[in-house]
Amino acid sequence: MSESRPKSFKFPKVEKLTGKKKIEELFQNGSSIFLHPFLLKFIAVDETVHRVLIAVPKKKIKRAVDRNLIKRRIRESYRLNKHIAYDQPETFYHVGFIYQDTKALSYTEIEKKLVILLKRLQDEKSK
RNA sequence: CGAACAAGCUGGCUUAUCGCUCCGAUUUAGUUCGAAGAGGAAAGUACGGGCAACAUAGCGUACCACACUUCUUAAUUGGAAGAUUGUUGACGGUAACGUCAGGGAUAGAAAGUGCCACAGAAAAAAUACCGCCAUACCCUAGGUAUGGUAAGGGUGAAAUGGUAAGGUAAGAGCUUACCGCUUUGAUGGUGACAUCAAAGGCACGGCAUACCUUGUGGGUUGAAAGGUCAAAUAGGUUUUGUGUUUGAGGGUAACGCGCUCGAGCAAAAUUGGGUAGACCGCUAGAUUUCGAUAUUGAUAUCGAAACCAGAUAAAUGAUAAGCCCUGAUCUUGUAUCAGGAACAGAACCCGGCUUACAAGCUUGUUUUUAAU
RNA sequence: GCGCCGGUAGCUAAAUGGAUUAGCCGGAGCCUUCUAAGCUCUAUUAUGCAGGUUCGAUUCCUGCCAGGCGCA
Repeated sequence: MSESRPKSFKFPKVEKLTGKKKIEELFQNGSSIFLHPFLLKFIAVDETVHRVLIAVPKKKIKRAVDRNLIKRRIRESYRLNKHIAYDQPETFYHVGFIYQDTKALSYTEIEKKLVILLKRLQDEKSK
Protein backbone atom coordinates (compact mmCIF):
# COMPACT_ATOMS: atom_id res chain seq x y z
CA MET A 1 0.00 0.00 0.00
CA SER A 2 2.97 2.25 0.37
CA GLU A 3 3.22 2.12 -3.42
CA SER A 4 -0.34 3.27 -3.97
CA ARG A 5 -0.15 5.82 -1.16
CA PRO A 6 3.45 6.94 -0.61
CA LYS A 7 4.54 8.48 2.68
CA SER A 8 3.63 12.11 2.42
CA PHE A 9 4.47 14.79 4.94
CA LYS A 10 2.18 17.32 3.36
CA PHE A 11 -0.73 18.75 5.31
CA PRO A 12 -2.95 20.57 2.85
CA LYS A 13 -6.12 22.41 3.68
CA VAL A 14 -8.31 19.49 2.54
CA GLU A 15 -7.16 17.54 5.60
CA LYS A 16 -8.26 20.26 8.02
CA LEU A 17 -11.71 20.06 9.48
CA THR A 18 -13.77 23.17 8.81
CA GLY A 19 -17.44 24.03 8.81
CA LYS A 20 -19.83 24.61 11.66
CA LYS A 21 -22.06 21.59 11.01
CA LYS A 22 -19.25 19.04 10.78
CA ILE A 23 -17.69 20.25 13.99
CA GLU A 24 -21.00 20.16 15.84
CA GLU A 25 -21.54 16.64 14.53
CA LEU A 26 -18.10 15.59 15.79
CA PHE A 27 -18.61 17.00 19.27
CA GLN A 28 -22.15 15.72 19.73
CA ASN A 29 -21.85 12.20 18.32
CA GLY A 30 -18.13 11.43 18.29
CA SER A 31 -16.41 8.89 20.52
CA SER A 32 -13.52 9.99 22.68
CA ILE A 33 -10.19 8.76 24.03
CA PHE A 34 -8.38 10.62 26.81
CA LEU A 35 -4.60 10.57 27.21
CA HIS A 36 -2.87 13.37 29.06
CA PRO A 37 -2.61 16.07 27.76
CA PHE A 38 -5.07 15.34 24.93
CA LEU A 39 -8.75 14.63 24.57
CA LEU A 40 -9.23 12.86 21.25
CA LYS A 41 -12.63 13.05 19.56
CA PHE A 42 -13.31 11.00 16.44
CA ILE A 43 -16.20 9.90 14.23
CA ALA A 44 -16.20 7.64 11.18
CA VAL A 45 -17.17 9.41 8.02
CA ASP A 46 -17.66 8.75 4.33
CA GLU A 47 -14.70 10.54 2.75
CA THR A 48 -11.33 9.72 1.22
CA VAL A 49 -9.03 11.45 3.73
CA HIS A 50 -8.80 11.99 7.44
CA ARG A 51 -9.73 15.50 8.50
CA VAL A 52 -8.21 16.94 11.62
CA LEU A 53 -9.17 19.68 14.06
CA ILE A 54 -6.69 21.09 16.56
CA ALA A 55 -8.06 23.09 19.49
CA VAL A 56 -6.41 24.76 22.47
CA PRO A 57 -8.98 26.25 24.83
CA LYS A 58 -8.62 29.85 25.92
CA LYS A 59 -9.64 28.98 29.45
CA LYS A 60 -6.63 26.68 29.86
CA ILE A 61 -3.98 28.76 28.07
CA LYS A 62 -4.39 32.49 28.55
CA ARG A 63 -1.88 34.07 26.22
CA ALA A 64 -2.33 33.97 22.47
CA VAL A 65 1.37 33.41 21.87
CA ASP A 66 1.39 30.20 23.88
CA ARG A 67 -1.78 28.96 22.22
CA ASN A 68 -0.23 29.45 18.81
CA LEU A 69 2.93 27.69 19.91
CA ILE A 70 1.06 24.61 21.13
CA LYS A 71 -1.12 24.45 18.03
CA ARG A 72 1.96 24.59 15.84
CA ARG A 73 3.70 21.84 17.81
CA ILE A 74 0.64 19.58 17.54
CA ARG A 75 0.24 20.27 13.86
CA GLU A 76 3.89 19.55 13.18
CA SER A 77 3.90 16.28 15.09
CA TYR A 78 0.68 15.17 13.33
CA ARG A 79 2.20 16.05 9.96
CA LEU A 80 5.26 13.89 10.63
CA ASN A 81 3.34 10.94 12.07
CA LYS A 82 0.06 10.84 10.20
CA HIS A 83 1.23 7.88 8.07
CA ILE A 84 0.29 5.72 11.07
CA ALA A 85 -3.35 6.60 10.55
CA TYR A 86 -3.17 5.74 6.84
CA ASP A 87 -1.98 2.16 7.35
CA GLN A 88 -5.44 0.69 6.88
CA PRO A 89 -7.21 2.95 4.45
CA GLU A 90 -10.70 1.46 4.50
CA THR A 91 -12.34 3.85 7.00
CA PHE A 92 -11.72 7.53 7.48
CA TYR A 93 -12.40 9.78 10.41
CA HIS A 94 -13.01 13.30 11.49
CA VAL A 95 -10.57 13.75 14.36
CA GLY A 96 -10.29 16.51 16.99
CA PHE A 97 -7.26 16.99 19.19
CA ILE A 98 -8.23 19.06 22.21
CA TYR A 99 -5.40 20.18 24.46
CA GLN A 100 -6.22 19.93 28.15
CA ASP A 101 -3.13 20.97 30.12
CA THR A 102 -2.69 24.46 31.57
CA LYS A 103 1.03 24.59 30.71
CA ALA A 104 2.85 24.44 27.39
CA LEU A 105 4.58 21.07 27.00
CA SER A 106 7.72 20.55 24.93
CA TYR A 107 7.66 19.29 21.37
CA THR A 108 9.15 15.85 22.11
CA GLU A 109 6.56 15.15 24.78
CA ILE A 110 3.65 16.15 22.57
CA GLU A 111 4.96 14.00 19.73
CA LYS A 112 5.34 10.92 21.97
CA LYS A 113 1.76 11.16 23.26
CA LEU A 114 0.35 11.86 19.85
CA VAL A 115 1.95 8.73 18.35
CA ILE A 116 0.39 6.62 21.11
CA LEU A 117 -3.00 8.18 20.39
CA LEU A 118 -2.79 7.49 16.68
CA LYS A 119 -1.95 3.85 17.35
CA ARG A 120 -4.95 3.54 19.63
CA LEU A 121 -7.11 5.01 16.90
CA GLN A 122 -5.85 2.22 14.62
CA ASP A 123 -6.90 -0.34 17.23
CA GLU A 124 -10.40 1.12 17.27
CA LYS A 125 -10.49 0.84 13.52
CA SER A 126 -9.55 -2.84 13.42
CA LYS A 127 -12.34 -3.78 15.86
C1' C B 1 36.01 52.82 35.44
C1' G B 2 31.56 50.79 37.82
C1' A B 3 26.35 51.32 39.56
C1' A B 4 21.36 53.47 39.56
C1' C B 5 17.56 56.34 37.16
C1' A B 6 15.26 58.79 32.80
C1' A B 7 14.64 59.37 27.42
C1' G B 8 15.48 57.46 22.48
C1' C B 9 17.03 53.46 18.93
C1' U B 10 17.78 48.09 17.71
C1' G B 11 14.58 43.95 19.02
C1' G B 12 19.67 37.79 16.42
C1' C B 13 21.99 36.35 11.37
C1' U B 14 23.22 32.54 7.47
C1' U B 15 22.69 27.72 5.07
C1' A B 16 20.29 22.92 4.25
C1' U B 17 15.97 19.45 4.64
C1' C B 18 10.65 18.81 5.52
C1' G B 19 6.12 21.78 5.47
C1' C B 20 1.88 26.15 5.68
C1' U B 21 -0.88 30.77 3.33
C1' C B 22 -1.53 34.17 -0.74
C1' C B 23 -0.11 35.90 -5.67
C1' G B 24 2.02 35.02 -10.77
C1' A B 25 3.49 31.48 -14.44
C1' U B 26 3.53 26.40 -16.13
C1' U B 27 0.68 22.65 -17.28
C1' U B 28 -2.91 19.34 -16.31
C1' A B 29 -6.20 18.27 -12.41
C1' G B 30 -2.01 17.85 -8.80
C1' U B 31 2.53 18.62 -9.56
C1' U B 32 6.84 22.02 -10.88
C1' C B 33 9.10 26.96 -10.81
C1' G B 34 9.34 32.10 -9.10
C1' A B 35 8.16 36.05 -5.58
C1' A B 36 6.17 37.65 -0.77
C1' G B 37 4.64 36.47 4.29
C1' A B 38 3.63 39.69 12.39
C1' G B 39 4.87 44.30 16.02
C1' G B 40 7.01 48.46 18.57
C1' A B 41 3.80 47.88 21.15
C1' A B 42 0.05 43.69 16.53
C1' A B 43 -1.84 44.06 23.75
C1' G B 44 -5.27 47.59 26.54
C1' U B 45 -8.34 51.88 25.38
C1' A B 46 -14.79 55.94 28.95
C1' C B 47 -10.04 58.96 22.75
C1' G B 48 -10.72 60.46 17.60
C1' G B 49 -11.01 59.96 11.93
C1' G B 50 -11.83 57.30 7.25
C1' C B 51 -15.43 53.84 5.24
C1' A B 52 -20.52 51.62 5.24
C1' A B 53 -25.81 51.17 6.37
C1' C B 54 -30.01 53.54 8.42
C1' A B 55 -32.26 58.17 10.01
C1' U B 56 -32.74 63.47 9.12
C1' A B 57 -37.68 70.60 7.97
C1' G B 58 -36.25 74.08 12.02
C1' C B 59 -35.80 75.01 17.31
C1' G B 60 -35.70 73.64 22.39
C1' U B 61 -34.95 70.09 26.43
C1' A B 62 -32.45 65.82 28.42
C1' C B 63 -27.77 62.99 28.32
C1' C B 64 -22.36 62.69 27.48
C1' A B 65 -17.52 64.95 26.82
C1' C B 66 -14.31 69.13 27.08
C1' A B 67 -12.76 74.18 29.33
C1' C B 68 -5.49 79.48 30.61
C1' U B 69 -3.21 81.55 25.61
C1' U B 70 -1.27 81.02 20.63
C1' C B 71 0.00 77.59 16.91
C1' U B 72 -0.71 72.68 14.73
C1' U B 73 -3.34 68.19 12.91
C1' A B 74 -8.36 64.69 9.02
C1' A B 75 -9.58 64.87 14.47
C1' U B 76 -13.86 68.65 20.33
C1' U B 77 -10.19 65.11 24.06
C1' G B 78 -3.71 64.48 20.98
C1' G B 79 1.00 67.37 19.97
C1' A B 80 4.37 71.99 20.19
C1' A B 81 5.68 76.69 22.22
C1' G B 82 4.37 79.91 26.07
C1' A B 83 1.51 82.45 30.64
C1' U B 84 -0.02 82.22 35.87
C1' U B 85 0.06 79.46 40.37
C1' G B 86 0.81 75.59 44.15
C1' U B 87 3.54 71.04 45.19
C1' U B 88 8.05 67.63 45.13
C1' G B 89 13.41 67.20 44.70
C1' A B 90 18.39 69.37 44.25
C1' C B 91 21.64 73.59 44.88
C1' G B 92 22.76 78.51 47.12
C1' G B 93 21.46 81.44 51.54
C1' U B 94 21.30 82.71 58.92
C1' A B 95 16.45 83.53 57.16
C1' A B 96 12.88 85.65 54.01
C1' C B 97 13.76 83.94 49.42
C1' G B 98 16.19 82.84 44.67
C1' U B 99 17.83 79.40 40.60
C1' C B 100 17.29 74.70 38.07
C1' A B 101 14.54 70.14 37.09
C1' G B 102 10.09 66.94 37.26
C1' G B 103 5.06 66.34 37.51
C1' G B 104 0.17 68.82 38.55
C1' A B 105 -3.65 72.63 38.34
C1' U B 106 -5.83 76.95 35.74
C1' A B 107 -14.10 79.17 32.59
C1' G B 108 -17.47 80.88 36.81
C1' A B 109 -17.51 80.73 44.38
C1' A B 110 -19.20 89.69 44.46
C1' A B 111 -26.35 83.71 39.72
C1' G B 112 -28.26 80.28 43.13
C1' U B 113 -28.46 75.68 46.31
C1' G B 114 -25.58 72.42 49.37
C1' C B 115 -21.43 70.78 52.69
C1' C B 116 -17.37 72.31 56.20
C1' A B 117 -17.18 66.30 61.51
C1' C B 118 -14.60 66.96 66.45
C1' A B 119 -12.89 71.21 69.01
C1' G B 120 -14.17 76.27 69.57
C1' A B 121 -17.78 82.11 71.91
C1' A B 122 -18.37 82.07 66.77
C1' A B 123 -17.46 78.12 60.53
C1' A B 124 -20.02 82.54 56.86
C1' A B 125 -24.68 84.79 60.05
C1' A B 126 -22.66 88.18 62.54
C1' U B 127 -21.39 87.47 67.47
C1' A B 128 -18.10 87.70 72.36
C1' C B 129 -15.54 82.40 76.32
C1' C B 130 -10.99 84.18 78.84
C1' G B 131 -9.73 89.23 78.23
C1' C B 132 -8.84 95.03 77.79
C1' C B 133 -11.25 99.93 78.89
C1' A B 134 -15.03 103.47 80.81
C1' U B 135 -19.26 104.54 84.01
C1' A B 136 -22.57 103.20 88.14
C1' C B 137 -23.36 100.26 92.56
C1' C B 138 -21.54 96.94 96.51
C1' C B 139 -17.23 98.89 99.29
C1' U B 140 -12.11 98.13 97.89
C1' A B 141 -9.23 90.78 97.66
C1' G B 142 -12.47 91.76 94.18
C1' G B 143 -17.64 91.18 92.53
C1' U B 144 -22.33 92.73 89.86
C1' A B 145 -24.83 95.62 85.97
C1' U B 146 -24.64 98.69 81.50
C1' G B 147 -21.80 100.27 77.46
C1' G B 148 -17.28 100.42 74.20
C1' U B 149 -13.66 97.10 71.80
C1' A B 150 -11.69 92.81 68.57
C1' A B 151 -5.25 94.31 70.02
C1' G B 152 -3.94 89.64 72.85
C1' G B 153 -5.08 84.30 74.70
C1' G B 154 -7.34 79.70 73.64
C1' U B 155 -9.78 76.02 69.47
C1' G B 156 -9.21 74.43 64.68
C1' A B 157 -7.18 72.41 58.35
C1' A B 158 -9.26 77.27 57.97
C1' A B 159 -11.08 83.01 62.36
C1' U B 160 -13.01 88.58 58.75
C1' G B 161 -6.21 92.01 54.87
C1' G B 162 -0.36 91.81 56.78
C1' U B 163 3.95 94.68 59.00
C1' A B 164 5.49 99.28 61.32
C1' A B 165 4.35 104.09 63.26
C1' G B 166 0.74 107.49 64.91
C1' G B 167 -3.72 107.69 67.55
C1' U B 168 -7.01 106.28 71.81
C1' A B 169 -10.07 105.51 78.11
C1' A B 170 -8.94 100.80 75.72
C1' G B 171 -8.91 99.67 70.78
C1' A B 172 -10.04 99.37 65.69
C1' G B 173 -8.09 101.13 57.98
C1' C B 174 -9.56 105.33 62.74
C1' U B 175 -5.06 107.85 60.03
C1' U B 176 -0.25 107.39 57.40
C1' A B 177 3.91 104.48 54.82
C1' C B 178 5.15 99.86 52.38
C1' C B 179 3.05 95.17 50.69
C1' G B 180 -1.55 92.66 49.21
C1' C B 181 -6.66 93.26 47.02
C1' U B 182 -10.41 95.74 43.70
C1' U B 183 -11.35 99.36 39.83
C1' U B 184 -9.58 102.64 35.98
C1' G B 185 -5.86 104.28 32.63
C1' A B 186 -1.12 103.98 29.92
C1' U B 187 2.85 101.03 27.78
C1' G B 188 4.76 96.17 25.85
C1' G B 189 2.99 91.49 23.75
C1' U B 190 -0.94 88.12 18.18
C1' G B 191 -2.64 86.53 23.12
C1' A B 192 -2.83 84.33 28.18
C1' C B 193 -0.40 88.15 30.82
C1' A B 194 3.49 91.51 32.53
C1' U B 195 5.22 96.46 34.03
C1' C B 196 4.01 101.41 35.58
C1' A B 197 0.63 105.20 37.41
C1' A B 198 -3.82 106.89 39.79
C1' A B 199 -8.09 106.04 42.76
C1' G B 200 -10.87 103.18 46.49
C1' G B 201 -10.26 102.14 53.22
C1' C B 202 -11.08 96.92 51.96
C1' A B 203 -17.25 95.38 50.26
C1' C B 204 -13.40 89.23 49.27
C1' G B 205 -13.17 81.97 53.78
C1' G B 206 -12.78 76.98 51.33
C1' C B 207 -14.91 73.00 48.23
C1' A B 208 -17.42 73.33 41.36
C1' U B 209 -12.41 66.38 41.19
C1' A B 210 -20.65 68.52 45.23
C1' C B 211 -25.26 69.94 42.47
C1' C B 212 -24.98 73.65 39.10
C1' U B 213 -24.31 78.20 35.57
C1' U B 214 -21.84 79.82 31.00
C1' G B 215 -19.43 78.49 26.45
C1' U B 216 -17.97 74.71 22.69
C1' G B 217 -18.77 69.91 20.43
C1' G B 218 -21.65 65.29 19.78
C1' G B 219 -27.73 61.82 14.77
C1' U B 220 -27.53 56.18 15.63
C1' U B 221 -25.09 51.63 14.71
C1' G B 222 -20.27 49.12 13.69
C1' A B 223 -16.82 45.06 8.81
C1' A B 224 -20.26 39.91 13.18
C1' A B 225 -21.37 47.06 9.01
C1' G B 226 -23.01 46.33 4.17
C1' G B 227 -23.50 43.97 -0.85
C1' U B 228 -23.68 39.66 -4.64
C1' C B 229 -24.53 34.39 -5.71
C1' A B 230 -27.14 30.56 -3.51
C1' A B 231 -27.79 24.15 -2.02
C1' A B 232 -31.05 21.30 1.28
C1' U B 233 -35.79 21.39 3.85
C1' A B 234 -40.67 23.40 4.32
C1' G B 235 -44.06 26.78 1.56
C1' G B 236 -46.68 29.68 -2.76
C1' U B 237 -48.14 29.36 -8.08
C1' U B 238 -48.78 26.62 -12.68
C1' U B 239 -49.11 22.08 -15.46
C1' U B 240 -49.86 16.88 -15.71
C1' G B 241 -51.54 12.50 -13.52
C1' U B 242 -54.50 9.85 -9.92
C1' G B 243 -59.34 8.99 -8.26
C1' U B 244 -64.26 7.19 -5.12
C1' U B 245 -61.73 9.69 0.30
C1' U B 246 -64.79 14.32 0.32
C1' G B 247 -67.54 18.98 -1.31
C1' A B 248 -70.05 21.93 -5.16
C1' G B 249 -72.27 22.35 -10.04
C1' G B 250 -75.22 20.93 -13.95
C1' G B 251 -78.26 16.77 -15.28
C1' U B 252 -82.50 13.43 -13.48
C1' A B 253 -89.33 12.54 -11.24
C1' A B 254 -85.67 10.56 -7.61
C1' C B 255 -81.20 7.74 -6.65
C1' G B 256 -76.90 5.86 -8.86
C1' C B 257 -73.22 5.64 -12.86
C1' G B 258 -70.83 9.01 -15.98
C1' C B 259 -69.21 14.48 -16.94
C1' U B 260 -67.09 19.43 -15.17
C1' C B 261 -64.74 22.28 -11.17
C1' G B 262 -62.31 22.26 -6.46
C1' A B 263 -59.97 19.99 -2.04
C1' G B 264 -56.52 15.75 -1.07
C1' C B 265 -52.28 12.71 -2.87
C1' A B 266 -47.98 12.06 -6.40
C1' A B 267 -44.56 14.05 -10.07
C1' A B 268 -42.44 18.02 -12.87
C1' A B 269 -41.64 23.15 -13.79
C1' U B 270 -41.45 27.93 -11.81
C1' U B 271 -41.36 31.71 -7.88
C1' G B 272 -40.24 35.01 -3.66
C1' G B 273 -37.62 34.84 0.92
C1' G B 274 -32.17 34.06 1.84
C1' U B 275 -30.46 29.47 6.17
C1' A B 276 -25.67 26.08 5.39
C1' G B 277 -21.91 27.59 2.24
C1' A B 278 -19.11 30.66 -1.34
C1' C B 279 -17.54 35.49 -3.15
C1' C B 280 -16.99 40.96 -2.80
C1' G B 281 -15.86 44.49 1.09
C1' C B 282 -9.86 43.21 1.64
C1' U B 283 -5.77 46.03 1.36
C1' A B 284 -2.08 51.80 -2.86
C1' G B 285 -2.70 54.43 1.84
C1' A B 286 -3.97 61.38 6.01
C1' U B 287 1.44 54.85 2.88
C1' U B 288 6.93 54.12 3.43
C1' U B 289 12.07 55.84 2.55
C1' C B 290 15.43 59.74 1.18
C1' G B 291 16.39 64.90 0.21
C1' A B 292 15.32 70.24 0.14
C1' U B 293 12.69 74.58 2.03
C1' A B 294 9.80 77.27 6.03
C1' U B 295 9.39 77.32 11.53
C1' U B 296 11.91 78.23 18.41
C1' G B 297 8.97 73.73 17.79
C1' A B 298 4.89 70.41 16.85
C1' U B 299 4.27 70.32 11.82
C1' A B 300 3.56 71.86 6.76
C1' U B 301 4.96 72.25 1.51
C1' C B 302 7.77 70.50 -2.66
C1' G B 303 10.76 66.80 -5.33
C1' A B 304 12.57 61.77 -6.21
C1' A B 305 12.16 56.58 -5.45
C1' A B 306 9.42 52.14 -3.68
C1' C B 307 5.04 48.56 -3.36
C1' C B 308 5.74 46.30 1.79
C1' A B 309 0.89 40.17 5.17
C1' G B 310 -4.15 39.36 3.73
C1' A B 311 -5.45 34.34 6.92
C1' U B 312 -11.02 32.83 8.14
C1' A B 313 -11.98 26.49 13.71
C1' A B 314 -7.65 31.54 11.23
C1' A B 315 -0.90 30.80 7.45
C1' U B 316 3.88 33.22 8.89
C1' G B 317 6.46 26.79 11.42
C1' A B 318 9.76 22.39 12.75
C1' U B 319 14.56 19.95 12.66
C1' A B 320 19.98 20.15 11.97
C1' A B 321 24.66 22.83 11.44
C1' G B 322 27.59 27.30 11.71
C1' C B 323 28.33 32.42 13.26
C1' C B 324 27.07 35.77 17.12
C1' C B 325 25.32 36.53 22.08
C1' U B 326 24.21 35.07 27.30
C1' G B 327 25.04 31.94 31.64
C1' A B 328 27.72 28.04 34.34
C1' U B 329 32.38 25.03 35.10
C1' C B 330 37.81 24.97 35.74
C1' U B 331 41.94 22.76 32.73
C1' U B 332 41.99 30.09 31.80
C1' G B 333 41.69 27.81 26.50
C1' U B 334 38.45 31.24 21.56
C1' A B 335 37.98 24.90 25.96
C1' U B 336 33.46 22.01 27.66
C1' C B 337 28.25 22.09 28.85
C1' A B 338 23.36 24.55 28.73
C1' G B 339 20.31 28.08 26.22
C1' G B 340 18.43 31.53 21.96
C1' A B 341 15.15 34.06 25.24
C1' A B 342 12.14 40.03 27.21
C1' C B 343 7.15 41.92 26.38
C1' A B 344 4.35 39.65 23.18
C1' G B 345 0.85 37.12 17.59
C1' A B 346 -2.33 40.91 12.43
C1' A B 347 -8.36 39.79 11.76
C1' C B 348 -11.56 46.57 7.66
C1' C B 349 -7.85 50.55 7.75
C1' C B 350 -5.32 54.88 9.94
C1' G B 351 -3.82 58.48 14.06
C1' G B 352 -3.39 59.33 19.40
C1' C B 353 -2.91 57.97 24.57
C1' U B 354 -1.77 54.01 28.33
C1' U B 355 0.76 49.76 29.95
C1' A B 356 4.63 45.56 29.37
C1' C B 357 9.82 44.71 27.84
C1' A B 358 15.82 40.28 28.32
C1' A B 359 20.19 42.03 26.09
C1' G B 360 22.93 45.76 23.44
C1' C B 361 23.93 50.92 21.77
C1' U B 362 23.49 56.47 22.26
C1' U B 363 22.48 60.86 25.27
C1' G B 364 21.65 63.18 30.02
C1' U B 365 21.53 63.33 35.53
C1' U B 366 23.12 61.44 40.26
C1' U B 367 26.59 58.66 42.98
C1' U B 368 30.87 55.18 44.79
C1' U B 369 36.00 54.06 44.33
C1' A B 370 40.74 55.20 42.37
C1' A B 371 44.25 58.60 40.16
C1' U B 372 45.82 63.68 39.26
C1' G C 1 -15.67 43.51 17.95
C1' C C 2 -19.23 46.30 21.07
C1' G C 3 -21.54 47.38 25.84
C1' C C 4 -21.77 46.92 31.31
C1' C C 5 -20.51 45.56 36.62
C1' G C 6 -18.18 44.96 41.16
C1' G C 7 -12.95 44.41 43.90
C1' U C 8 -13.71 45.68 52.23
C1' A C 9 -11.31 40.18 57.87
C1' G C 10 -10.37 33.08 56.05
C1' C C 11 -15.99 33.36 53.66
C1' U C 12 -20.70 36.36 52.83
C1' A C 13 -22.27 41.18 52.98
C1' A C 14 -22.97 46.71 55.21
C1' A C 15 -20.89 51.61 55.88
C1' U C 16 -23.80 60.91 54.13
C1' G C 17 -16.39 62.66 52.90
C1' G C 18 -15.19 62.52 59.68
C1' A C 19 -11.26 56.76 64.27
C1' U C 20 -14.13 50.53 59.12
C1' U C 21 -19.08 47.37 60.99
C1' A C 22 -22.20 42.69 61.31
C1' G C 23 -22.96 37.35 60.71
C1' C C 24 -20.42 32.72 59.92
C1' C C 25 -15.27 30.87 61.01
C1' G C 26 -11.16 30.56 65.11
C1' G C 27 -10.00 30.53 70.70
C1' A C 28 -11.62 30.20 75.98
C1' G C 29 -15.44 29.19 79.49
C1' C C 30 -20.55 27.43 80.98
C1' C C 31 -24.03 23.39 80.08
C1' U C 32 -23.59 17.65 79.25
C1' U C 33 -21.43 11.16 81.46
C1' C C 34 -19.31 12.60 76.32
C1' U C 35 -20.39 14.94 71.53
C1' A C 36 -23.63 18.12 68.79
C1' A C 37 -26.89 22.18 69.55
C1' G C 38 -27.48 26.39 72.90
C1' C C 39 -25.49 30.51 76.19
C1' U C 40 -21.36 33.96 77.71
C1' C C 41 -16.71 36.24 76.75
C1' U C 42 -12.92 37.18 73.27
C1' A C 43 -8.53 37.48 69.61
C1' U C 44 -6.68 38.02 64.76
C1' U C 45 -6.59 40.07 60.24
C1' A C 46 -9.34 43.87 55.69
C1' U C 47 -10.78 48.89 51.92
C1' G C 48 -6.87 45.49 44.68
C1' C C 49 -2.35 48.98 43.13
C1' A C 50 -0.38 54.05 42.03
C1' G C 51 -1.34 59.20 41.74
C1' G C 52 -4.64 63.58 42.46
C1' U C 53 -8.81 66.90 44.80
C1' U C 54 -9.67 67.86 50.08
C1' C C 55 -7.99 69.90 56.68
C1' G C 56 -9.42 64.63 56.10
C1' A C 57 -11.03 59.59 51.05
C1' U C 58 -13.91 52.73 51.41
C1' U C 59 -16.66 56.90 49.35
C1' C C 60 -15.04 62.01 44.56
C1' C C 61 -11.50 62.24 39.91
C1' U C 62 -7.52 59.89 36.69
C1' G C 63 -4.50 55.76 35.13
C1' C C 64 -3.35 50.66 35.80
C1' C C 65 -4.00 45.26 37.77
C1' A C 66 -6.59 40.86 38.11
C1' G C 67 -11.76 39.17 37.54
C1' G C 68 -17.09 38.61 36.24
C1' C C 69 -21.48 39.42 33.00
C1' G C 70 -24.33 40.52 28.48
C1' C C 71 -25.00 41.05 22.84
C1' A C 72 -24.18 38.69 18.47
